[in-house]
Amino acid sequence: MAAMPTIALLDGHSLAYRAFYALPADLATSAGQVTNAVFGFTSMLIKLLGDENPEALVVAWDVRGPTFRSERYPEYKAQREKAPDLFSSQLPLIREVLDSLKIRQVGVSGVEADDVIATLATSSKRDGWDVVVVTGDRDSFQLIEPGIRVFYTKRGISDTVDATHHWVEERYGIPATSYVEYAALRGDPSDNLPGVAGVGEKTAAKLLTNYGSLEGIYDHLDEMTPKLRENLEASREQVFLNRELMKLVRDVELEVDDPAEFTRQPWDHATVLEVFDGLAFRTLWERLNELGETGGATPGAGGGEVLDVEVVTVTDPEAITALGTGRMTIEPVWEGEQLIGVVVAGPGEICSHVAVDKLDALAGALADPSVPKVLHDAKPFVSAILQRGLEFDGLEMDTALAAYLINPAQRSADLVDLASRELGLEVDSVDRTEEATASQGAFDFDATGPDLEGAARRAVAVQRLTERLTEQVEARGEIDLMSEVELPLVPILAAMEHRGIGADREYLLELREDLRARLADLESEIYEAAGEPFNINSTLQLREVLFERLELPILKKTPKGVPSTDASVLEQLVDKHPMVGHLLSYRELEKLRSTYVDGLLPLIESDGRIHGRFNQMAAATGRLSSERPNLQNIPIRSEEGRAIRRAFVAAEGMHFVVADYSQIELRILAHLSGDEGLLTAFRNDEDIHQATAARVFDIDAADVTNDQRRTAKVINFGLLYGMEAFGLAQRLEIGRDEAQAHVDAYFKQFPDVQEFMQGIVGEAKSTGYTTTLLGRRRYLPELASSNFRNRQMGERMALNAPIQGSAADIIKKAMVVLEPQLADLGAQMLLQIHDELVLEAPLDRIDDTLTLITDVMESVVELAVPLRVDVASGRSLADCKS
DNA sequence: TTTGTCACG
DNA sequence: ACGTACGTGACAAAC
Repeated sequence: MAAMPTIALLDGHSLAYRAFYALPADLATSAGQVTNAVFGFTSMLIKLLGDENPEALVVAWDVRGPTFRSERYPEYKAQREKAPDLFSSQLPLIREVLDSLKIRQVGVSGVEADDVIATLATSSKRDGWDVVVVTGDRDSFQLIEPGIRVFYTKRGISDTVDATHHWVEERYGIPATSYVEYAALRGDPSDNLPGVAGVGEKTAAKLLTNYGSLEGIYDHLDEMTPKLRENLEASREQVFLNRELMKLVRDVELEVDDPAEFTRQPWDHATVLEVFDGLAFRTLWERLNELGETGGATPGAGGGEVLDVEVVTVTDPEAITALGTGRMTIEPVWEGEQLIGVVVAGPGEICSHVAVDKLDALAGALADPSVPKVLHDAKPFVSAILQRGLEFDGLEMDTALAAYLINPAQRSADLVDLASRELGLEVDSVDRTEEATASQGAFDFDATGPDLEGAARRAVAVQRLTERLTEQVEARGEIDLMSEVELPLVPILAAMEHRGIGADREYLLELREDLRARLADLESEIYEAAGEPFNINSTLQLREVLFERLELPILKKTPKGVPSTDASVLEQLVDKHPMVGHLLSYRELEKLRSTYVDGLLPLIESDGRIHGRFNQMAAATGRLSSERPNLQNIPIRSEEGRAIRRAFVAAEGMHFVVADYSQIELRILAHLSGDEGLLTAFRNDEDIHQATAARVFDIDAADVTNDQRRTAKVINFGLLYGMEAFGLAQRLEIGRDEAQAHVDAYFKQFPDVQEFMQGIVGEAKSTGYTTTLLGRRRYLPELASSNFRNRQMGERMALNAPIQGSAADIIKKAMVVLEPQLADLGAQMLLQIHDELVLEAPLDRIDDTLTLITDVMESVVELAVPLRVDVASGRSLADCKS
């Protein structure tokens, strides 16, 4: 017999309420939103999904407004206090969680959730479904019959009962069908329905067993003891009323009543993560993922099919060469960070394995641009190839990169997730950490060797993913971006990482001593001012010193509500106490010491260079990011910080060449908005902040003061991020009204900018995503958030993403165009810092390089305004200023 | 692991 | 009434 599908019917309010009172109210997000009810509800939901794995699921909500019960009996639930705000404020969040999980929710005005559930339970059962009602309300026991169970949360969130008709008979001594009459006799204080005096559990059950129904009981009053009879008579009306009110309605008119309509849908990973992240539900997120990618809704849930692969180790050079004729889908085999071989997919499930020492035989194919290669996350492999002195070209597809383009919010796409989601295949993950090597070495030592079958399963998955993901990239209009920008960029970034950047170890060691001495001095000054030593790096201890001991005013609080000690606060307190100035210096120098001196030193490799990594799939906007170390945030703004730049030195016989786009984001804003004021300013090559000030303050450009220019600069940057008057006021330390006046004046002068900003948000709201110059998308589920704060955040992201993302498009494209032209000059790209490229070029080709890079960067795209590039060169990064 | 802070564009 | 400028990565402290 085929198992019947199961539908779960949840009473939203009842479960949320249980969770709310079961869990401590100190469960909150960093922003202070209490989440105990959301957490408990979600936890129960995940447990249900795991335990029952229902095919269909729906959550019913009470909808405000009078019900037939309150009309029939005004005292119904009259004593109930209004739910606390702390609870009500969480209901939208629960709805958001359910929305993200694609779980349907229903509510009918004038009808309680109970009744909706009763209706659905009845009709679902009739349609051949097994029904599970999930609630914290015992009234639902009346629905129990074979095929309908109630998951009842007794107390807390994990103490549940799986109430079947057997359970009800055992627990109450009556058939479930009599439950409503049993309850009518006992009454329900929580609904303000009194029961019969002197009738408790035992008597109620006995009466119903003996007489079958309320009518039966009242027909036989003469058989009862005088006291019981008197009590029953006194409550006669109330008892029948109770039954009427307690009896759930099973024929509510529903818009959707076909249980199949509530079949679970696969959810969007990124959207759910977004929501769970916002609620800080890390462990719940893990529990959810353990259920399997579609929440176990797909047949054979878990991770999917495990492919039966065959691995043939190829040793014969001729056979290897033959491998490289068609498209090669390559899965590298790693031992920690070390490449120890490759597995090439196909034909069918038969894969070829080539050990690393035989890789030279594939060198020709790997370097041949006409032999297309497909990998999942190609860059580490290309790096390894370069490390072996081989070349790589002809990257046709990178499935990780494709997944990133399809949805950049999910950062680097995990093959395990992708294979499961897109193909229903279960593959093992790759662990490239050092520990993996160590533990594997100890455990697998020679016994099993590298997991070639695992690699082969991944290779086949990548091969099959290629078509599906290519289709999706194409459908989004991102195929050109993929093949002309992102894919060609992969080997360029690998080469940049491989080349590294020269660092002066001796200089950094000297700097370390200098900083240590100065920090020690500051430290004693601070201890003296505080009266005793404490850990200055501990914000906890520092807070005590500043705000309790010295009683300085609290000007700002952290998201957790504790007094902030950040630089903006300290700057405002600097006149209040001499310690504060020392603190600011200490912070500055300590940052340099810990992050940039002690942080960089161990990363200088034996070639005297630092080989950071560029991450192509980290930023939601399309930017690159840099790690180990982050070479995109080397200090430059402060004089002290610039000392770090002296540590970065060009190789012997070379100099750095630095080229940065001037005001690229504002130029993009000018281009996208078409605002005449902005266009004119850029076309005339004006100082944009000065020109903005002239317009906002309605004066001649020549009369703009430093302060006015500074104000305009803050406005200009703020615009790109969706700043409001409040933020402007804060940053300029002016009043809100004044800030608002500036904003108003700006939009009056640049009306198309305002129109553009409104348009872009509107468009993002209707399509769900934003688009850049080259068609890069960013999905913004926040825009549909029921939470005002999240929605506003979404609007700012919608505003910024096309601008920041288009700038990323432009410089990435410039890198791709530039790369092949550098070889002739003997120059090489080293760093990309969002709007800036750092190259290294031979001393005798510096000028040629400067010319080339300017030409390429300025001409890579044609905007409504010119692109301008500033260049500089020098022996160290500190020398590169124009 | 999370929080606070701070470096950059 | 809320919270208030986008995007990153690294470090130290404290849980």
